[in-house]
Amino acid sequence: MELYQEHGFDRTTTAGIAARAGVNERTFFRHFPDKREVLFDGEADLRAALVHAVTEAADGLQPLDMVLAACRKAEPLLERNRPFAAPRRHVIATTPALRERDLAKAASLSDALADALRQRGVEDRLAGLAAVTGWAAFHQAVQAWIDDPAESLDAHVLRAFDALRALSGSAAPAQTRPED
Amino acid sequence: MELYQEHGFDRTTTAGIAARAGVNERTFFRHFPDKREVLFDGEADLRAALVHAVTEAADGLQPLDMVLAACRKAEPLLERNRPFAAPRRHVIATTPALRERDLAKAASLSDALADALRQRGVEDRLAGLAAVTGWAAFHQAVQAWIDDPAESLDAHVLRAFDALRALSGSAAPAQTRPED
DNA sequence: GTCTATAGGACGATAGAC
DNA sequence: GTCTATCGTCCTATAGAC
Repeated sequence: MELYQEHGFDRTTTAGIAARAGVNERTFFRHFPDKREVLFDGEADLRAALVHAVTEAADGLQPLDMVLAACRKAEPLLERNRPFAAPRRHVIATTPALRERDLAKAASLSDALADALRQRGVEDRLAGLAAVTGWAAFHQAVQAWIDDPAESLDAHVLRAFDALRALSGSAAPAQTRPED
Repeated sequence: MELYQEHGFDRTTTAGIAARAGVNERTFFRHFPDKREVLFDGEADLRAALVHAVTEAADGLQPLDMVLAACRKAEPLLERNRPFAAPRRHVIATTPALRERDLAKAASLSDALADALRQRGVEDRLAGLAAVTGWAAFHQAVQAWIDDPAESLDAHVLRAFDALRALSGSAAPAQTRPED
């Protein structure tokens, strides 16, 4: 993170990282499959937590509410890494290669959520949409929470999911859709 | 595409592509910024078409319906590249590096959609959610259309957006949300 | 003896500088 | 179109832990 912030990601070499860490350049690649992965270490934990929460969600919940319930349990996990969240976000946002990796992580997490929903009996394609939209809302909430730490993550999450509901709630139902 | 299908993306070298095309290796990089970009040429056209369609969408439509209206106009564009769609999808799906690029393109397209919605007066965060969820539905529809060409893309699109509505339609409203 | 970690040489491929 | 920095893989060698 120090080097990425000092020179930017692209101008930081793996040799430089290894030197700063006092190890051989190839040792770096033993710990991380590539130069980007360094910034995505906690992702597996978050995924596991969310998937587990969906698995354990109360019976009878609608798909989106299962995702919501899972998201509401993520706060402690994110709280731990909070000091690094803002600079990390900044490097990712300003580096296309990192943005790509970030999106890939998001997609794989959302796929995992969808699978968890299917396990709970949610219909195939509905599960995919619920996972993607729920994740989008959660992501927006986390972003807002990083920018505005005054409010709890939970409050941000609830607001984002409300916006999600408003989105289709206000949309015209299928029978009266325009241009049909 | 020939080389990517024969040997897979990773085992295809830029030197090999250039040789097959009968040009110098550096010439390849004059036409494409990198090895992956070859497969994402049409993306700019699709983005322009969707953004334009949102800009021209009828007044008074809800955000998601603006996106829906835009998606319904994309069929001719996709029809042109249809012969390559299935093999292209296959290479992308089986190559992590290409999957990352694909997701990046999707994200940038969805960002463009969100901006277009904001131009039409949709509130900031609502625009972001509408774009992401609408795009997810469209993407699912295109996928289904590639796999099952019997039906029109339009039919697939309408079905996917209906699923989207069902998603939040069936979800418990905020006031009665469980665990509050 | 096996497991795990570091070191480091050699090298093919991508992509930037010029 | 030449030259080359850098990434990332393959390989073998060394050493501590259990």
